[in-house]
Amino acid sequence: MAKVRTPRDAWIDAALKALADGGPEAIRVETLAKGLGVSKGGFYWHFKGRSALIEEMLDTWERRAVSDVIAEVESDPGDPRVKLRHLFELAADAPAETMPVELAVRNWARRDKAVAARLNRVDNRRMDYLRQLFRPICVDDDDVEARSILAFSLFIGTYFIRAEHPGRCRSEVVQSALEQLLARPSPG
Amino acid sequence: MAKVRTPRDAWIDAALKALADGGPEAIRVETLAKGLGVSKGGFYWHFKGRSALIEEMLDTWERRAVSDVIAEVESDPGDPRVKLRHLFELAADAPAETMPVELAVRNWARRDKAVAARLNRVDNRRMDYLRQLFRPICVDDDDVEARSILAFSLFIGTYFIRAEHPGRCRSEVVQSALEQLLARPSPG
DNA sequence: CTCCATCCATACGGTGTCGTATGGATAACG
DNA sequence: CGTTATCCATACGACACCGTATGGATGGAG
Repeated sequence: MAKVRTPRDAWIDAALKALADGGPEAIRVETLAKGLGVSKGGFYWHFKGRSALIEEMLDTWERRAVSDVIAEVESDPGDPRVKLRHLFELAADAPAETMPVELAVRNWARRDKAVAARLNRVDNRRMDYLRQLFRPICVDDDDVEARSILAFSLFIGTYFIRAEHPGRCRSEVVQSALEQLLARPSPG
Repeated sequence: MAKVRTPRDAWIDAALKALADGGPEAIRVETLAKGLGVSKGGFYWHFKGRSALIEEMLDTWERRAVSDVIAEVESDPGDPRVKLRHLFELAADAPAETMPVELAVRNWARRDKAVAARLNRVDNRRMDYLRQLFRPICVDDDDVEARSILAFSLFIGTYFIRAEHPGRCRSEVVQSALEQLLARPSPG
């Protein structure tokens, strides 16, 4: 076995970086090669073509997207409220490259059916986890569903909404919003 | 004055459509021309180049983005709760082409400073309007800010989150979530 | 009918990209 | 040292796109 010089994973990571920085159209074989300091010669040895790279890239994204965070939160037991706060903390200081990739995928899914199917699977798993956490502190299933989608939306909105909050910073507002979602159900 | 055959606005509308369908990279002079059934000859008479078209396109987007909806909601007076429900109804059955443009801009803003600045202005105006509507039904300014960002996030999340809701449809869940945001402040 | 503003077709050069083909280069292994 | 698996450089043809240049075409104003 000869040593791998720039292995498959290097191309895939570079593709994820390009996706995060410039969207799917920015995933270009020759540009990636230049970024890796090689020519595209080796690329076509590893992959059948650009589409194959993109498929594999999405495979690895889908694999990483959910499992890690949920595992981390579930690692230490506690109140659902504690876990939900932990979840948002983890999201807040996640590795700087994970969110841009996710947001790019999320936008991409609007026009690509295959990407949409992947995101669907990921989002369903996340919603399931949110439901599981919210159920103990909700009055009924409608309440569970409403708070889950509100929490998920808050998480996404944080990155897609650009607005100032006079006298506050975004993270303070998000935290205060989360606390509202964790409040005891009001008698209504 | 000779009659205009394919005026500036035709190019700008085509650019908006392309943006909605395929992101900013899909705004291509020759493709737009083909879509309009002409060659690019006339394009360079109207515009200095591709960048000039994009600037003008963003100008018209920014102009249309806020004013119309707020004006519509404010046209008939009523309870803030009524207006907020009205706002979400309008968003739900907006012209099919407006949301994709908005979402594309929102994603674009993540990597383009100039686009980010435009979106910033738009989002600030929207948040101001939301604050104005929420203030009468909130206990304090933190509450106003939290509910406003939750409502805005819910609006955005509806389009970026792909998940099923067992036994429900998305619009039901959104409506129920909105009602939670409109509920009387809980004693906490 | 003529003129002129307005808009368009066509051709061109330049660039960036994909995918293919072909012949190396490099390192482990026997 | 020689073989082999692994990876890379280079050159090529094809295409899509940008922007420019140039010579029309079209239709209202006078």
